[in-house]
Amino acid sequence: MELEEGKHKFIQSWGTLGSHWGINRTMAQIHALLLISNGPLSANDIKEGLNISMGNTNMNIRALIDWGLVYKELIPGERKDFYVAEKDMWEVVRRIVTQRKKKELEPLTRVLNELQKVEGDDEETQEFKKVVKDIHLFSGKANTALENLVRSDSKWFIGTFMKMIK
Amino acid sequence: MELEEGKHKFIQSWGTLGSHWGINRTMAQIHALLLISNGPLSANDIKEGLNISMGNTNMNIRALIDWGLVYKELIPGERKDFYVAEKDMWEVVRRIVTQRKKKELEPLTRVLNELQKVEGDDEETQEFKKVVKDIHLFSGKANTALENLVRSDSKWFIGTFMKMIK
DNA sequence: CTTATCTTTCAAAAAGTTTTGAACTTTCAA
DNA sequence: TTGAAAGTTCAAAACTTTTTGAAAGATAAG
Repeated sequence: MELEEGKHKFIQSWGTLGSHWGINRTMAQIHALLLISNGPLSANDIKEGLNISMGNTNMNIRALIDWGLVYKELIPGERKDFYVAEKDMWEVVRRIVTQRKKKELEPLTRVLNELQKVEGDDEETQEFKKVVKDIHLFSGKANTALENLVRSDSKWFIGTFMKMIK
Repeated sequence: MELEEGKHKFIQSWGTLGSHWGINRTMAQIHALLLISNGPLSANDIKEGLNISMGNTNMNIRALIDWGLVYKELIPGERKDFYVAEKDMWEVVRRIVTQRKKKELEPLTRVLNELQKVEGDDEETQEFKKVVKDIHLFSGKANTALENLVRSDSKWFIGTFMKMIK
């Protein structure tokens, strides 16, 4: 396999994976391109590298910076902005978990909380509250677990995790 | 808050959450409806409960069964099929992890494997291979971790996990 | 200043995904 | 058997998300 073909395949695969992880395809492809480029790329390099419009490039770079998956790097003497990818996969996972926790788990928790307030002491209401409470409890646990995961150090975590579970 | 309003909110929230987890909105709403219904529902009950078409109902019930999130239950003397939700959240998470591992992580691993075959011993190629190898290694670990997670028992896991991490 | 280069914005178009509904198939009680 | 009820399929329509491109906004060198 040629290097160029390999790079292309990598970008495609990373894009596909990303699109299942709340990162849209282009966003993930930009990240992939930066991962395998040697050195920082400008918005224009990215636009040309992926054959996408400038608007699209700009939007998605900003989203990536927002997620903490890409950093802006200023090169002395250069007019343009340059960008580099976060290359530590553990950090990438942490950033994604952090974002998604905030955007998904927290809103759910808020709703479940509210739902405890439904009125009525008939059996149907009690049953409903029970289901909601169960889920609420579970998502509380999930939230704590993920918070710890995000806080923990990668080597330690993976090491311990792997041994413990088994 | 009224019970009906509460149920409605729950279904909406579960639908939103699901759509970020590879389960489409309707699929997740069906699961939610079943979670809070007392007793099994027929396809028609679900259709009416959520105001969706029969086709849509059918497609999504089958997908849910496929994922292992809903079971078919035959009621003696009844012509129709009835359905119940998997209510154990831990099991729900396991099913989802299993599916997504199969559909996302495994294909990625296959590609990364192939990518080790790119030819060339120039620096650029070596650099590329290094990045790919890193990611390959990481996804191998993720895969094992998730596999263990899926295999482990819920109470034990959550208990230990929570104590260990921290 | 002025101008050329780079970045941002956003409405409209394209692409992708989900839903519908009508036709078709299966099932089972009579 | 037969036919009414239940379940399935799939192309087209509705809806959602992403992408484009053109215009406007910044910025820095001359």
